[in-house]
Amino acid sequence: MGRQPCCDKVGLKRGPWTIEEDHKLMNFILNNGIHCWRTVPKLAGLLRCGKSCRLRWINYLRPDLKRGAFTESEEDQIIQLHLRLGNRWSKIASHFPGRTDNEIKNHWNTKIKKKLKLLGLDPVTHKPIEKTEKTNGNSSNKPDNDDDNGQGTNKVSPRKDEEKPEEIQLNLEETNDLFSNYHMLCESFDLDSWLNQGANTCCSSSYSMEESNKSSMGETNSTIQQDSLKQWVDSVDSFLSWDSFIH
DNA sequence: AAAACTTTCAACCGCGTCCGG
DNA sequence: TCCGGACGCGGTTGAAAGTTT
Repeated sequence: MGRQPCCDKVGLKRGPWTIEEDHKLMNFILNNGIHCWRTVPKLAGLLRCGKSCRLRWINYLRPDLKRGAFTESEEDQIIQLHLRLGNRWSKIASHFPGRTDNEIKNHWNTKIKKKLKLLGLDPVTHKPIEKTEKTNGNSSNKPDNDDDNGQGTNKVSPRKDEEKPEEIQLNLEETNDLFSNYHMLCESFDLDSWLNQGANTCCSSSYSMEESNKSSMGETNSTIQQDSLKQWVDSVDSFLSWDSFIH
């Protein structure tokens, strides 16, 4: 009774993309645009499902992607947006030009969550974590009962803190500072105006086909746009090569 | 030097939503 | 109004890279 799978998986390739596949997909999209993801792999000569192609394009091949680490201010903005929007990563990503929802989600799960916990804040509610350690006398002030730590790795994470109580002291002092800084930031940050500003200037990770076609494909067929696309294709080769090297 | 462990992030999966017939 | 196909989103996984012991 369940849904049909998005595609017939028999004979379809999975896993990391190769440089040839990237080139095929990129060339196809640049030449034809995207009208239906389901047909893209067939027409592009790829043994992938449409979903996989879409994901690869959005998260890796899109021309407007910004690469590199998140800045402090980006992190702060993510925290603010998460406070308002929750785990709506695509909404959050729409305020960061060139960032994908997947990227932001990953960054949240691997870095920001920990940061907030260090600040004594619940990453879900952004409120101070109940100081149960005071009341329940469960002396081990394990900062993170690391419920999650993603892959349920709470098995070993507290090891260092437990072994080095003097470091806990330092961390707690730092945490207090960070905590007050965080609240100052929250109070001073004008999210609404920032959101409005962002909404005008940013593009979302859910890069729409029309947008894609207009901006990347040059709906006007202007030669200028074609040239800049060529330049982009050339420039993107460098990281594709690098990518294949990694793979 | 090597094994054990942790972190990162690309990719997958399944569900919800949208939209056309 | 209902149904089915396609897209988009968020959660999760797992391999590779990095770090510690």
